[in-house]
Amino acid sequence: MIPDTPDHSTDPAPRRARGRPRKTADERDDGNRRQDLLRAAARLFRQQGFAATSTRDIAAAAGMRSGSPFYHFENKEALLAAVMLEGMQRATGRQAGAMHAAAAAAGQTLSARDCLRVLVRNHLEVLLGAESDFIPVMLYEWRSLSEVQRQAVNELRREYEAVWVPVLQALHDSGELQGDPSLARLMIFGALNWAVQWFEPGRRSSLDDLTEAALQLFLKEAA
Amino acid sequence: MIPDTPDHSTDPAPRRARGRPRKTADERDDGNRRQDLLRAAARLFRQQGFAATSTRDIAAAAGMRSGSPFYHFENKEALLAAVMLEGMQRATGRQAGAMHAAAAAAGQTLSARDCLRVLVRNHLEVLLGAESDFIPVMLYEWRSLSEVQRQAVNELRREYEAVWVPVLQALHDSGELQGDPSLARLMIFGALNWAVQWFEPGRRSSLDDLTEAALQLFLKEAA
DNA sequence: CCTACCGATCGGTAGG
DNA sequence: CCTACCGATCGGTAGG
Repeated sequence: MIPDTPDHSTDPAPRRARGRPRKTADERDDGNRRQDLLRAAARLFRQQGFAATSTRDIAAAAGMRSGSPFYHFENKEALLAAVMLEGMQRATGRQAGAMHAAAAAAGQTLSARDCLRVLVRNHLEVLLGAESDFIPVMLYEWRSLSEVQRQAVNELRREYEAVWVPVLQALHDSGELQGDPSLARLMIFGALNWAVQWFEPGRRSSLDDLTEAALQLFLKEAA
Repeated sequence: MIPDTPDHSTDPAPRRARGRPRKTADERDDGNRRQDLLRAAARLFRQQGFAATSTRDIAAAAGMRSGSPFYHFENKEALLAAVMLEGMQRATGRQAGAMHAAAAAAGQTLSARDCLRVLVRNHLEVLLGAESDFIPVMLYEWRSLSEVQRQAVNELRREYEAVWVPVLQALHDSGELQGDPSLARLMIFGALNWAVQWFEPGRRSSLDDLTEAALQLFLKEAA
């Protein structure tokens, strides 16, 4: 209602110590506050879109006043870029972890088909799992970024997608994937990324169901 | 610069007849102006997003003053809904036309595979062809709509997608499409709709290329 | 459909 | 990180 003015109606003793705890140099909760902002921004940007979300909304969701986000981020756009970069770093880390874990759990070398299964399953988790606002924001708020920031995000994105390339190539070589692998990759990402628009957690299909459906849809029998 | 104030600097004789031609009752160019607004809105909503586009931008793009869009539409949201409804009506009409034309051109009955080819090709045309801002706006500005308007758009969308259902079912029955046809439909639409994000007209792949790549990716050999 | 305008909100900042 | 604030812009309207 009165965004810029603190509401003291429930606070009859305005002068008592409240809110902000004193920070000791050791605590360095700066990182925490920044993370709080990032999380709040990711959630709101996803729900309402970048342009429809005010920096005041974000500040409030992180328990701050309207001017405070600009202590952590130069401007609103930098906040968006940080959300995207954070999301891509997490996704790339998760992806590498999932591939290593699967290879360790199996004998040693995974079939290309099993590799794709791991990649698809991880991608769906990143898109649709809990704590999953960052990547959808990156996917659907692309145009709100400046050219420079777009390039930075794009770099991480290429890194993420590069893992898929040899897997799809191997599947193409074995005849399990038909057609240009590069176009196939774009269409597979489309099929998965689109789930952001319709997937409802805990309703009918699980992420495992989606993974199997995707493999069935995209892959042929090995020749 | 001074959005609300007309710039008369290039207009030394303010009183002469200019701009708006007298409309006779027969001309009824109301429809034209409304269409101009819809076209301008579709283009801007697609390029910048709904929230980032001002009604002033749209008015200017249609050659009007800032208040005039509200003569044709109750508010900004109604303009968005109109763009989406117009887009869905065109798409459904095109789709029906394409199916009939293909059936007439062939002997009489199309194979399920050929049906899918026609549907995919038409969908890509609607998404990526010339004059193709309306459907991308519908796909990517979903959340900016109120619940009531969302339902109206959804109705037309179900109608459009209903044509695909028996085709995919037939392909599933023949073994050419593996897995739950309902999940397959969602993923196929995702794969195609995602092309809005990366397709560049006249660069490398044509819409025909994409159509064939899609069929190769999704379909198996007939059993 | 234009003119002239209003109230609300927004991104961002200076100073502490 | 808060307070207090500014200039700009925005959706929308009355009256013609």
